[in-house]
Amino acid sequence: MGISERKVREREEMRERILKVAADLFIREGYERTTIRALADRIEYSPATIYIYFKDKDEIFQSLFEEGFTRLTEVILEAGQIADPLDSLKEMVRAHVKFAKTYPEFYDLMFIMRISTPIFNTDLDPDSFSGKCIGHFIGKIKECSAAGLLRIQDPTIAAIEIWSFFHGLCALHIRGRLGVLHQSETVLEGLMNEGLESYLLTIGT
Amino acid sequence: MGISERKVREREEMRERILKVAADLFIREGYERTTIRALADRIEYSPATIYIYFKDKDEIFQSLFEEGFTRLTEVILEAGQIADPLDSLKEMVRAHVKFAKTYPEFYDLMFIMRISTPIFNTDLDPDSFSGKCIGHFIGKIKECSAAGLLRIQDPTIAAIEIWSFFHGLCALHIRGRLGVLHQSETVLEGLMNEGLESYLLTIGT
DNA sequence: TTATTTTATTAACGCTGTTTATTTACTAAT
DNA sequence: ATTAGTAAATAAACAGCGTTAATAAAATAA
Repeated sequence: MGISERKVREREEMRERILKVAADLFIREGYERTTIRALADRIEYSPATIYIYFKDKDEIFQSLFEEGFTRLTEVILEAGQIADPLDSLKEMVRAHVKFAKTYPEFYDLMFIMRISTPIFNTDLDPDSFSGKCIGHFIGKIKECSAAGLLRIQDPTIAAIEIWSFFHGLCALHIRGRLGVLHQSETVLEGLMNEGLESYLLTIGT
Repeated sequence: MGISERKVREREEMRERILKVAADLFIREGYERTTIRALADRIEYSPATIYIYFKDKDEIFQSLFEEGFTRLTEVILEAGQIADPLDSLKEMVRAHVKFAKTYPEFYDLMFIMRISTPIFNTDLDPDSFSGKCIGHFIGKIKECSAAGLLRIQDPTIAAIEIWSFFHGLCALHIRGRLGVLHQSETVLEGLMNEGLESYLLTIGT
């Protein structure tokens, strides 16, 4: 009897339909401005139906949070395949910044918005979506560190510092605190490359 | 006839009474969780009274935004009095990070929350609260640059990069994305000093 | 065909920021 | 001193929000 299988499938399809519209709304309008009523309107169901598939608005957010890290992990992994560790690390950073520029609202909910659980946790759960993603980054740092390419001893410290620098760039950009950038499209890339050379490289021996 | 003077004074006092409570609520509860009704309760007036003194919730936010920059400007100016340009610049950064740690919600609304007008604008209004503050910072960068202490030619680029790095650190910290930091109180300072030496110093020739 | 479970909806609750109409308190002029 | 005019404070409401309880409809199982 494949009925229950179909039911599970249908339920999953509904969840994904909600998530797809939610992603569109969150990314276009932001978290606060996205309303359950508008979301329900778009999938042509009543607002209450949403709550059959998701506990609350936050659970939808959480799912998108995970999807964001799944996407970021893809490009990070791709960058991780480059043989030279330092080149690979640089490409990871480029992928990170590009991701922030391409999906600013995803980046927002992944790194800027208020949430409960910290990402750079001491016991980073390697199975969580964020944990996996950051794990690859820290792994590459360790690789560079082991190869004697970094000056800072502790790879975690190095990871935080590098991440901080590029997150700062992305965050200020996304929040419009870098008005100068909005003139030219390529300035962010320029700053990034400048940063990669002047910061990352000078860490190297 | 000092009546109209008293009226103006009373109006200003009321505004400040509202702002004082608003600051306390915003800083303790955050922007979204702070309600006009709670604010009105605390000053023992009705919610509608708030709207006699402020156009809307956003205008209260704006006022606090300015107050935050007034406070930050104070400590930045103090750091600016140090004779040696590089030491002075370092102290400015320390003051900035310390400010973020001491008044996380002020820092939040100054640098993280969504607002309309960008800070690092091309035509930075030198009379605005944020403009003055950042002006001092960029001024010091220019001083360092003129003294040949910085490698990056464009002082604005240098300012953005340095600001990005330390903002990234502060922002990740405030948003709880640096779980590892919450163990020890001094780790943020450690990372900051590490950053000052490994980043700021390596920019110098 | 009947009983049971799942799904969707309607209507409401308690909350939000904000506005309108009204009352209260104060100042100015007769 | 009384009246007219102005500013300040309020109660009540509006439209919106996330969320939930009760109810109706549909699909499945017996």
